[in-house]
Amino acid sequence: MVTIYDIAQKTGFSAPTVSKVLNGTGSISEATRQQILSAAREMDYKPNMSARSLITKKSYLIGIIFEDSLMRRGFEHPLFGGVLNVFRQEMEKEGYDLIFLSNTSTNSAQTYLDRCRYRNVDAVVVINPQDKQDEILQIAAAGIPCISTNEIIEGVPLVITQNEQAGYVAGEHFVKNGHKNLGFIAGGASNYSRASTERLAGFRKALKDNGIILEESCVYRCKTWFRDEAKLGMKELLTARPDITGVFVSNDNMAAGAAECCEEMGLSIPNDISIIGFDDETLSSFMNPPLTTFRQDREQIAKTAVQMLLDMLKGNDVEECVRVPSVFVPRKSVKKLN
Amino acid sequence: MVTIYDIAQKTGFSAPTVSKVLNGTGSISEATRQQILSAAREMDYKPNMSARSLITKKSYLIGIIFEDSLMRRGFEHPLFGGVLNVFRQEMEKEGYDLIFLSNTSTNSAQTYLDRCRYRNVDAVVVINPQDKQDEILQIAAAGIPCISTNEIIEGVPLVITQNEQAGYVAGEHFVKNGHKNLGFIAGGASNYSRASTERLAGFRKALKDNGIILEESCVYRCKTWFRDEAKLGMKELLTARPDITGVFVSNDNMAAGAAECCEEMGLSIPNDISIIGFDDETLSSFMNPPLTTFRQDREQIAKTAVQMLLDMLKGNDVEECVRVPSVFVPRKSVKKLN
DNA sequence: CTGAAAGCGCTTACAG
DNA sequence: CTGAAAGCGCTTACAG
Repeated sequence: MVTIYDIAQKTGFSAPTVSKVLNGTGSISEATRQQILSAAREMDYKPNMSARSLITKKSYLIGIIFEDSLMRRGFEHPLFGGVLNVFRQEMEKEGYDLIFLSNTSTNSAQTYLDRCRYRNVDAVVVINPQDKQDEILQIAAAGIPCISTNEIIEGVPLVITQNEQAGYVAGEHFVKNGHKNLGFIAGGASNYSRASTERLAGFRKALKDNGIILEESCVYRCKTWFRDEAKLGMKELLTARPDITGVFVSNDNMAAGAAECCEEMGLSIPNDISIIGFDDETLSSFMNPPLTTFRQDREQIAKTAVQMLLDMLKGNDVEECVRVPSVFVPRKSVKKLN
Repeated sequence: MVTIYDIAQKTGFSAPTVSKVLNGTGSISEATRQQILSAAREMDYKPNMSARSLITKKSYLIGIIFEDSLMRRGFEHPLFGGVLNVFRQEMEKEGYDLIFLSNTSTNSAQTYLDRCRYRNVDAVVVINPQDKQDEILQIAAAGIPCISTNEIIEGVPLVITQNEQAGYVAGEHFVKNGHKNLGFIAGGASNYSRASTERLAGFRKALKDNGIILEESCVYRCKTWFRDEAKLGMKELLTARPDITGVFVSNDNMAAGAAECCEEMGLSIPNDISIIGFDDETLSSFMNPPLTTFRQDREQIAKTAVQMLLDMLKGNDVEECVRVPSVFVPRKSVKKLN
């Protein structure tokens, strides 16, 4: 391993001078600059980040909190895998590397903040919803820039889909197609989730604006985001309210569960029941019929998060919350009535 | 930030003694051990990895090479996203953290080896196929333990699916169901890929063992792993060989393309054409009819890779190549003839 | 069993 | 414009 001392020795300058040239700091004569630079190139010098980080307290490391205990889809989750991917690309362009913040540390219970300190990360991104909100607050409180791309955590800047607007569009779409008796199946995590709450609010508002009141008996709140629970929910909903003709389901995976329920009940989609999902998973276009759904804009979410985090890294204040529009993907799971 | 000097000062011992206690090295009296440990706990001491790494040359960091330029599925790839996820969990249990090795470094062209040195990684895992085999060889040549979970790189230990065996099972399945005229659509990357080669070899052998010769006109070799090219390939195959009744396609995504082709040609699956895919993507069970396919065992692949890497980290030799069986998932896309 | 000394590779005041 | 000195937080011989 070649160090700045090797370069100093070879060129006859001192280590600090070499350091300044390599970092572009201080004032250095052009001649020595060139000499040192070419020596560095020739010797194939590579900086040692540990040493640099030790003294500058800057690591060019972004800690990723990716803990998918609630959705259980890992990196394959249609939104979070995509967000992580784009986030990574954009951050690397800026010279930052991504490191996973471990939450399964064997050696004693370590908090996320402990891990941040251990690895000296410059900033943190929280990719998916999870239950350790208190630990994330610790990070923010410690002054480490931190951003969330989904979970709403008071005091942590957030980039998230315009859920309410999407809910409104879903409601409008049903109404436009002549549906009056509608249902809603919400996803959740131990309790009913925020994203679902927002989608429901928009949905309800769209109906209300069209003179339709969404009754409580038409809303089923799941405690998970799993297909099976949605299937069950659909059954309850349709049994309690056989008048329902269309249901907005909180994600495609759950919509698939709802569709399964319909099939078992001998109901045809969209002839008997219309369905709108959320997330535009790959499977959605393969469902029979292809599922009408919404696509969350992972690109935009990730890029916005990167910009904001970069801003925070510079010490600037950023907005508390940026909302990113989703894209409505109409397919064939909603029937036009009359 | 509390350092070992703070602990030394508080307890009256020296920094080296504190260090030894914290690391469990050297011989220390039980009394001082307890004193120092409790002081550390009380002061909420956290080691600084940069400092430790600088001197020990060990970072407890595993570099991930995840560069999905060929499949373009990012973390959502049914195999690689899953492998990374399990690999991460297992590695973290062992006290290692995962860091992405950047390949888009803005500041001058850096090789993966440069990035390894920069970040001081202890070992490297290559998750998906990519074209920078030479750079990966550099890593191995530099003595950094390195393992691949898919790409075959001479000299780099490999954990990979038993592709040939899977191909054999696919061939047998067709034959058992009375198929005699079979086709094969291979996936590839710029050139025809190794995984496909292996699957083809097994497929061909199964047919041969049953007295059937797979002619070259029944094999279509794609240059990508994309759906569209498979769709095109299916068209060519079926046009050139209208006698074909069953096709083995290199992945499910491509199988979906092949199915699309059939639909456009007015051919029904499985009545006119039977199809077997590979990967068991979520979409596969939603296809119409549900696709018969193979599931690669991400869990087993990742866990094996971790064990081997751990072994290499200890300085042990490991096997050159470990093959993991895949699971055959029969569904409804293969017709039983006569 | 414990500690004084040196050093990992680098950067930051500071002096000239 | 350049360099001597000090130090980041830690560990490793080595001596006692």
